[in-house]
Amino acid sequence: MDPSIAQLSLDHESRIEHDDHQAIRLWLRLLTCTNLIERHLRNRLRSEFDITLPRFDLMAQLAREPQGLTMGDLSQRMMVSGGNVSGIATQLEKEGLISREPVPGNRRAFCVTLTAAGNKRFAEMATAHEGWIVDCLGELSDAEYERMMAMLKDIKAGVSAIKD
Amino acid sequence: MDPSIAQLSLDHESRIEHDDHQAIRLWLRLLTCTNLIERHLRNRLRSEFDITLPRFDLMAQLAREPQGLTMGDLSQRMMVSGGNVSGIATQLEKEGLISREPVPGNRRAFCVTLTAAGNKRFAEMATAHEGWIVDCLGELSDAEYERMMAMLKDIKAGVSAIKD
DNA sequence: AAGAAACATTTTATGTTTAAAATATCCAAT
DNA sequence: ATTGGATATTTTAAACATAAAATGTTTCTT
Repeated sequence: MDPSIAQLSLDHESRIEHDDHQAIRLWLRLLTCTNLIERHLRNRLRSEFDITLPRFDLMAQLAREPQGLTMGDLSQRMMVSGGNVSGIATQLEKEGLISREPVPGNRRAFCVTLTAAGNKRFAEMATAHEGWIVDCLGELSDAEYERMMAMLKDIKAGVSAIKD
Repeated sequence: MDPSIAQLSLDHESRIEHDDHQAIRLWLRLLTCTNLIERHLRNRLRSEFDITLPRFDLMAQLAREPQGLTMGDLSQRMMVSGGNVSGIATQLEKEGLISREPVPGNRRAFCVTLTAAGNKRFAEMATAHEGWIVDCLGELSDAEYERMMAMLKDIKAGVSAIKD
């Protein structure tokens, strides 16, 4: 067998053909990078704090809205379905990290907030989390950072404009 | 309520605080872009071809290896667990899009290939798929494309070097 | 040849995600 | 007041994902 084969990185990008469109190559590399980082963060959260990424994400949303959010707010901001938020919130509530209080004047909605324990716990996690991301992305220069942010902003705007 | 609130984009980036580290902002924007594109592709595959993204990914790996791949190869290239590949392959086999043949001389392994129907089906999907990605990312100039690829290459190398 | 170790896959148990159906509430117009 | 439509949430069912255990096969070592 050709020994150079063993050198190939085997991931999403292994799907690339020589004559593929630029856009495909960029997409697959983007996907690979995001997956690698996300997997790393997921593993760290699991091993160091025994929490999943979705639960961490939900707490992160609440951490910056001390007055609380409804389930619908959380669904929108986390970009996941309502049913999903419902399940994640049930778990966090069971662990005592969040609370769901009825909203006075709107008996349909719940106001979800971090408990005192949740706040404390999240503060610890957020510090570690930020460090992990800097480990992953911190090598970029300021100029690279700016260029990357600008390009991603354009991409985000473009994709958002596409109608399903 | 402050009407300017309604202007905010509500997604992963809504988690950003003013004083967050550059790397965090970049990570959240990266995540948002990837999620938006992935969701778009998923919806299109579902609505136009009635197939899921994981099944499409498996077929894409096979499409560029006409001689076939083992389950372990697929697991590595798709970056998912073996058990997962097993489930997806079972479904695709049931739909007649792939076949699993024993490997002569290695009774442990199966050689997975696209069937004739699978090849035909995949060719149709791949054309559409490429178009969707160009719709999402095609606006970038050649220079932007090159810069982005280079930066992502660095990021990929850096993250891969981190030990769990 | 026998046993141990490595390998390839499947099975099992658990958990995440989505879309869609079900439940309950709110509001506006009769 | 009552009906009808919109809104908020939960429940359900199906697909997907992982880790770990189980099964069977191959290879290595002695």
